[in-house]
Amino acid sequence: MNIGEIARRAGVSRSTVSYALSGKRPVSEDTRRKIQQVVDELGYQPSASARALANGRTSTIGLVFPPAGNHYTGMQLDFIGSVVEAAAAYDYDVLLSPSGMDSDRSFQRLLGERRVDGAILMEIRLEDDRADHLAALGFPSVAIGRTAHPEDGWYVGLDHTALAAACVHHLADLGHRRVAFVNRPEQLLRTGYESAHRGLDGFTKAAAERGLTVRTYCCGDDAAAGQACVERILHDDPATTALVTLNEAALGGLYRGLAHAGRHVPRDFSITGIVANRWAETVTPQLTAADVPAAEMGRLAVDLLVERLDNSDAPPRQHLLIPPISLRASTGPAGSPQT
Amino acid sequence: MNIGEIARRAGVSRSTVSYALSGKRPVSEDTRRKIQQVVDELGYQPSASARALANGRTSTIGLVFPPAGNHYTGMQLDFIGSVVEAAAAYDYDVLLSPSGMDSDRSFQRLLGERRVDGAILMEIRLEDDRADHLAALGFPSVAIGRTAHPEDGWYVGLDHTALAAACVHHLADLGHRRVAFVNRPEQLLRTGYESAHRGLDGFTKAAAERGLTVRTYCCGDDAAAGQACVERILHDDPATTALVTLNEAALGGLYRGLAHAGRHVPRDFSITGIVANRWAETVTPQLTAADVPAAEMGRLAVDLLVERLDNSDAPPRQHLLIPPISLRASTGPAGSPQT
DNA sequence: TAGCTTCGCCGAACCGGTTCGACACAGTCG
DNA sequence: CGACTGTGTCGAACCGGTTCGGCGAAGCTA
Repeated sequence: MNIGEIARRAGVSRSTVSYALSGKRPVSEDTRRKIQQVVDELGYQPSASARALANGRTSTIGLVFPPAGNHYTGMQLDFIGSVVEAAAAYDYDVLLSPSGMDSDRSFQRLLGERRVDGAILMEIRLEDDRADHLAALGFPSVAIGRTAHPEDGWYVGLDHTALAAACVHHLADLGHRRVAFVNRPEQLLRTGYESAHRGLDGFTKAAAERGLTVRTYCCGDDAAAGQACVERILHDDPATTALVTLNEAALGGLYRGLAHAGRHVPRDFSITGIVANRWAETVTPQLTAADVPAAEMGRLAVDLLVERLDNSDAPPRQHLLIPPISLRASTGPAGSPQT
Repeated sequence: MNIGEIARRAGVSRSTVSYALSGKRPVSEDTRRKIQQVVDELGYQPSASARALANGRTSTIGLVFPPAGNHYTGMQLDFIGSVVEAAAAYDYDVLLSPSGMDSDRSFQRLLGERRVDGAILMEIRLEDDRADHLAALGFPSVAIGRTAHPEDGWYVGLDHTALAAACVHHLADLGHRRVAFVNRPEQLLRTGYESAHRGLDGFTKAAAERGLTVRTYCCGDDAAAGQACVERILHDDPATTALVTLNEAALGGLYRGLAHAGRHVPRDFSITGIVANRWAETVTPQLTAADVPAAEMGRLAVDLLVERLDNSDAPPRQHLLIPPISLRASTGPAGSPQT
């Protein structure tokens, strides 16, 4: 069931079969039909390994995301799904590689063993050794997220700074004066996780601009941590009337914490943030939030990567998205401050 | 940077380099050191394609899951994550293939082009042409889920029948007499989706056994559908006091629907089901449910597949899991029936 | 010192494709 | 009728590894 077998049965040479199938050189109509018939009869499909070896391309892209442990969030799922789907449309397969760092064995395999033609990096950090490494190698890659010096790279990112600022302005416009920020876990912040940093940054600056009193918190990626975080917020400053979060996994816990504290959303307390809309619509009342267009971002990342693969010296391209805030039901005017 | 280059620099033949690195034949300590030194110097890693071609194994396993459109659920994410991680531990990469059917191009590529050594199938249907096809080919694969005739196959599954029955018994023990079942979308039921069928089956039988009055519903995989579904349930039979669901994506909507209808959980209404614990803990009150051990299932599937790959004529093995119901806060004794 | 084993290495073939140069044959033109 | 172009096919080399058979040198026995 290899190309030699086909050639023999069709009474031609191996190269003729190859050309007949690829169309890279003309082949007479008669032989082409004969070959096609044999191929159909035997259900022949050329071996991906052999083809990859011969023409130096695997038709596979790597999707690099950090290993579990830190739970996966819904956003990541949407990225994965849309990347796989978009890649399939270009006839690329997707190889998953769980690695947080440059030095990961999994990452080394992807590159060193040339298993993939290009890579998409998720969960970007401001200083990201994976991205730096790939850039230094000139290896075709696209980041989902922006590093600290993004100008020269290929990426599709979310403007977390602007988005967090928009959330602050939304709350300030509603009259809120004391606002908390619920970030991702501290460990992510320490390692320089992009969205956590830029989100915090945008929040802090916008809050200063509007003269708000703020407190910022890190919060584990689960409901229990969210609930605990709200307790801390209300303990630290009971007069807090709103919060901004980009921690979707904690969202349910934040709501529960507010409910336990007797704060009604949105009457007594407003909550907003940056969250995949799947989650925003799951909670009650539904979350007013900047919806992360994860599916679109995954698709764009693949588009960019394919463009880069097709044209290896194309200049870097980027997509920086700023989705609007979807007004739902979790924010309202600030009432009279409580004690 | 290929093996010939290494050989030249080390002053030996290509085969010697190969043997030095693989250890499949003894090599003198001196030459081995010399080779290792050159390898380290140049950071040489053998090409995966070439190696795959030569020894007929790709060191890659395929993870086959249905294309998006139907939103991904949290469970699927956990499967993917744990499969990737477990595979990495065995030095296997994971190739994602979005295909619902046997005839998918993506599925054909995986098999026909021999991109993977084995496959793990998610989202199994009772009559699953993918599973049948693989079985007929003798292609090493493990299903996450059970087909209608599972005896002869490799799988790791959840006993949805027993689990749904356990939920019913739990509710019946609490005195509930009128109970609804909220299934996955109708389209999945029609295509023979395993968990939807077996769950429904277990629910129906157990309810009959306990003499309960039941209604069963299909519900879209999102919060809005969940909310609408609760409205329908309470409209069809306002005396309903409990529901069982295995639709995690609708869960938030179910809660919202109940809240809008003025039913307090668990005082007026009990809710339970089969759900990944990440979701069970997100809602308020936290869901009493049979927790889907998705991460464990993914790991087990990889274990099974690797075992099958290492020993191609091993007899089929299976894992059928029946996790216990985790008592949380969403169920309680039936109160006096409402009008 | 001839004869035998053992050890370490080499050359060649192979995996299954792709691609380049060449060649046979037919058709056109001078 | 010979030279010229163009079409269709073939053989061989190559991609980068693995693996098998064999061979030379060293070590041992007789």
